[in-house]
Amino acid sequence: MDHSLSSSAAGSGDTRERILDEAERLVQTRGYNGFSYAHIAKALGVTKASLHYHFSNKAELGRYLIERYGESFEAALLGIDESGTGACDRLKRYVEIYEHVLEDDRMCLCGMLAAEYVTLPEIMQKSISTFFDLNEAWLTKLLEKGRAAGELQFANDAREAANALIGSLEGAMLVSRAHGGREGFRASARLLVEKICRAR
Amino acid sequence: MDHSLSSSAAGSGDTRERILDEAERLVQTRGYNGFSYAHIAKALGVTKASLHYHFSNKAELGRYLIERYGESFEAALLGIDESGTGACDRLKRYVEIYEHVLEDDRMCLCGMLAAEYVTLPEIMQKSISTFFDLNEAWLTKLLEKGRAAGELQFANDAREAANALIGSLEGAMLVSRAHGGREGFRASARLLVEKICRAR
DNA sequence: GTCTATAGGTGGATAGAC
DNA sequence: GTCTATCCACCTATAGAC
Repeated sequence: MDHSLSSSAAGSGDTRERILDEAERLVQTRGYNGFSYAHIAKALGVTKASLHYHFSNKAELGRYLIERYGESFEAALLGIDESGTGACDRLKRYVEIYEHVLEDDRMCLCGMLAAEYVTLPEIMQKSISTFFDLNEAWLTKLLEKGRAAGELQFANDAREAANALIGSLEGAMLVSRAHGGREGFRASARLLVEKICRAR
Repeated sequence: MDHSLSSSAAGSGDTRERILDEAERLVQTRGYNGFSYAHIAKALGVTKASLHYHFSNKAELGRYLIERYGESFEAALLGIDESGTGACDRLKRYVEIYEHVLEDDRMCLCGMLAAEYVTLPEIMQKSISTFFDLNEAWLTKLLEKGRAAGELQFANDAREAANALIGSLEGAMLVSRAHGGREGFRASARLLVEKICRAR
């Protein structure tokens, strides 16, 4: 099963999207410094030179990757917003986004890139920051509304709680790669949600 | 100020240790796939060939790096054990280990390597797992004793709580590189500790 | 132990034919 | 759009002089 957030060309003919799909998978599993045009070319059955027609250099490819990932993530958040359920259920759905990424044996794209941050082109660094800004804003709002409704509980500042949760989820994904696996992630995620959700 | 866990050759003449110190710094900031023998050679004012006399290949260097880091981490944990303070204070000291690493603009060595895990030589992968095993065991014991003494509180299984905390700290470090900085880490760390420590 | 020199491979990127 | 052919920089690693 495909758990990627943004793959959109499962078998379709759009080469550009197929490149993005494969590059995304490679970055999420191996990191930006751990993949090359040769990896993509081999997987797609084309030459390296062809890739440069679609993305003239690696930094540009990287930037599109982050933007597409961010847009898909944002779409998933809007989907939660429109679901009309309670704050606790929405929080669980937020955590499930991360869980689905991990089930595909992938790290969060921007979590992976955060590790490599200082080695990345400036243009990519800015896009990564934007991704975390988006998550922080959405989650802060959810936490505030949830607390006002008496459904969620957490200490003081909602923005700080949001950032702590984002970091905790990213870290649970990160560590699970080397220790604990998917089940380790799920156990950590469950504990994190339980602390915030009052409903039992 | 030097906040590294294991640097031991500040100005001393031991080339082997100087190589390890610089390689450690490079991996913690740039990742294993983001540094080369050339980086180390330039920083130390020697040639790449000289490095191969001390570490015949990069994987071997990587393995020693992890083992040395693990030993230093273990020493820091033993230092906490011998301090004779309460469980809550010990937990805060554990968190401070991470904080000191970050103050040197570094990511946890093994957190960084966890991101690159699938690209690493087998011999390094095993050593990374051992590092997390060590942390899990130490922290689990602390949590169990702390709860028995009425100082700490957390849900159910101490081992799961330990792993969730390790992941949360690693993730807070990770995300802080791209979003929030050191202050972001400190805020998250404070929230994590407050949830577990009953003492106020 | 450290050096010079170099091998053999892979990295990202380009020119120009089709 | 995709190809072949090629460039040059950088990579890990080795041989052998000093």
